[in-house]
Amino acid sequence: MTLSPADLPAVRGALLAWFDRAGRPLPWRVGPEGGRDPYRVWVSEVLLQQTQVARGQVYFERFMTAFPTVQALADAPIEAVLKAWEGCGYYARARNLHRAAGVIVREGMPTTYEGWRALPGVGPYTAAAVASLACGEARAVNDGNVRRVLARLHGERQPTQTWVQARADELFDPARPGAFNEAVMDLGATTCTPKTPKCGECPLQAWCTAFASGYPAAFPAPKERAAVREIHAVALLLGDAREAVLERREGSLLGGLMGLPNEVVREGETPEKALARLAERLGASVTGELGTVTHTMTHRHLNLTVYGGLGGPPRSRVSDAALSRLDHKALGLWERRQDSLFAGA
DNA sequence: AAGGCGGGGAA
DNA sequence: TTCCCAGCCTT
Repeated sequence: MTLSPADLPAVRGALLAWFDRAGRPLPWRVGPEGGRDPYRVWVSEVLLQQTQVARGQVYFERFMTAFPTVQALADAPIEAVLKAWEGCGYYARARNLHRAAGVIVREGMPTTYEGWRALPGVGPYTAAAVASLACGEARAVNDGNVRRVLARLHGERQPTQTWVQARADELFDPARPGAFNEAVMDLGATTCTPKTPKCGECPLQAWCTAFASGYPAAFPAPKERAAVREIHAVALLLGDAREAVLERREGSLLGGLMGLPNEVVREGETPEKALARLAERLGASVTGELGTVTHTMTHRHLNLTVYGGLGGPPRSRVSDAALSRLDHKALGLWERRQDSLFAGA
């Protein structure tokens, strides 16, 4: 039983009626439908890239308090932007947001899909979302929610991006671009959930091929995922949990954040060798091992052994720096060291 | 087209 | 544990 083109108007109507009744009141949904505040919508969409709404909401409030306007964001130092983003992950988003704010201040707020798409950190999804929600442009978004809702509705186990976009476009309501996009995403996030969809509450149940199959959660099929690589590294804590030597991380991995000086233990190398290299680079001496912390980051599993030491470059205040969770764990070893000394006394 | 890029929630 | 999250950028 496949969905007929003749059913599309009824499905569209049921979806929008459900949204008008059960849509979520989110903090960036302010202003008229199709005419929302572009700055708030843009920030929220970037924040929500690969980040669940409940989590994104916390960072949204924090971010808007720190940078209430695009001018404030453009004027802020990148360190302050990363500090507001601390712990949220995918830090290139914060760096791009800051860069794009500079462009907007110089050239004005974009008013079209193409205009948004030209900004750093704004891809097809985000451009379509902001253009529809804030500019009223007729663009159907294509994200993880849309993919899952449409795969189930049509009973497609292996939906390609092209296929999803075509299905979204044909179901789209050009009369209510923003509402339609929010409706599909709300349905995917609250009802048509990945593991245990609440089909009993779904306004599209009557047309849903996956529901009819009896196994809605089997659509779409799980994606193949890359293996997690194991990485060993050593770090030096020169100072204490409050003030320590910190280095700015370069490159794509946690780029822009501060962290304890560290060296990766290379293939066929002993940790001692890597530690010696690290100490020499810093002009520091090692006093002892504080412990090991582990950190998993989707694609790699990091084992970081932390040592205490003396000397090295000037220390800086930890609370002023933007650190990854990994470095917060490493600094936590200092407190545990104090505890064990106290317990043994 | 494929792989890198954080961190956490849900089941 | 496994899978996924209002994806984007680089190769």
